[in-house]
Amino acid sequence: MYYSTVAETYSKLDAVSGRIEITEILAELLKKTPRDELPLLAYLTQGKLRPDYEGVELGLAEKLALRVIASASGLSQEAVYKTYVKLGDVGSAAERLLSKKSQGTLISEPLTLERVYNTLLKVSQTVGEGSVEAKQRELASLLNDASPLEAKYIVRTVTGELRLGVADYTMLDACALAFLGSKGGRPLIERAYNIHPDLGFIVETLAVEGLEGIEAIRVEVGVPIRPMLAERLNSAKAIIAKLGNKVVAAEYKLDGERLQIHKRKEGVTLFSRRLEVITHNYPDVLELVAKNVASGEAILEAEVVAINEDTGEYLPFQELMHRRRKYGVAEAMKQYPVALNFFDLLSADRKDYTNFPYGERRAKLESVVKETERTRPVPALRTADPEEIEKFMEDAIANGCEGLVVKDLDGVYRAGAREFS
DNA sequence: CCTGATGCGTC
DNA sequence: GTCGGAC
DNA sequence: GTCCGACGACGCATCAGG
Repeated sequence: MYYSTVAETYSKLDAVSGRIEITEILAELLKKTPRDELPLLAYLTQGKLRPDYEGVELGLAEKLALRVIASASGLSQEAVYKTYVKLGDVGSAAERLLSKKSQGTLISEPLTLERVYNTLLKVSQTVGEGSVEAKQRELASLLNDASPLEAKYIVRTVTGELRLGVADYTMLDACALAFLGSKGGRPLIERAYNIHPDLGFIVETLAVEGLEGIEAIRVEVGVPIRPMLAERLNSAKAIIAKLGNKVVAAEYKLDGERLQIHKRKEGVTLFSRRLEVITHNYPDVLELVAKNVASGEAILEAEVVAINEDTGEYLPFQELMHRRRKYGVAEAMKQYPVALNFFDLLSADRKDYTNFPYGERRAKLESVVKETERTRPVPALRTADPEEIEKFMEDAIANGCEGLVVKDLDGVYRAGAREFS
């Protein structure tokens, strides 16, 4: 497919703001896209090249894009920068400044979606000495063969400012509309995406195998699940009221990093909140999980917190961040010891727990996680009394926590959604 | 070697 | 993480 | 209520250039 088709659709999307209209326009594009190119389109429209958990990065963003525009247009960097400031985004600057040049390059091969994607993939894979220069050359070659409109959206893709009002769920809606004829299948598709968050894979599966293929997607240890998020509320009363004036579970909210822990025979994998693989950062966590999680295969969630080794006190988030390094991991491990507070269980012994009510997940969690100096199920209180929650909150703060997370005991794990508070 | 610029992740 | 806007 | 985008503080990695 020609990239011009994509760019023209983006341009249409830019002009509208209603969600329904956006979805319809996007669906039209999806229908026109050859099946093997659907993943490419899905990723690029999200400003990505691969799902988050594969960690593919361009290493080229706003500043370098400005330099590329300068070299491609033959203008000075100052001139480009001025246009950028005037128009407000780098993509529009590219569109404006490369338009004069486009006359001469109309004879070149029209850009295809594949070429744009493959070039950006190449940019992402370029490393080492001279790589910054090489990345810029790749992008420049693309812009040289692009129409002004194409240049605009290529640059926006690169700088992560596509801003079409299209994020994951809109794409899923558009897919449902394009391949099923209505948004009716959306809940199933959403569920599939949340337990296998690779948008390209979901879009292609839907197009090729239909809803059947989507329904066959299962929770798999080793494939990250989109995390359920919390919502901020200020009073215990408001929380209780929101959850329906019944018994809820209140848990410590610690000032650390959220880990999704996948334990298998082959070993343990750690995913960050954005589903990046961060296994290598926490060798000590791997050991703690191997020793203290009494299940051969499991997906658990825990907050990892830096601690004072002598007192066991929790340390602020910044201290933990020293652990997020590529080199000197062993030293950092000694210098910044951590503890694990487990707060959810999504799978154990090949059984998917995501559709179980929270109370049952917690019970299983408690049966699986051994309480040690460094590991425990996060402290939790069950009550329907706002005053008790307030008191528990004070305990939490006194124990170095940021506050509480309150959960509906009957709530299932709604991956990717804001649910409890 | 060191420093600054840039990019990108966590919260 | 927070915030506000749009639907 | 949900989704989306814009924003900030902080720490680390990478590379360019002296």
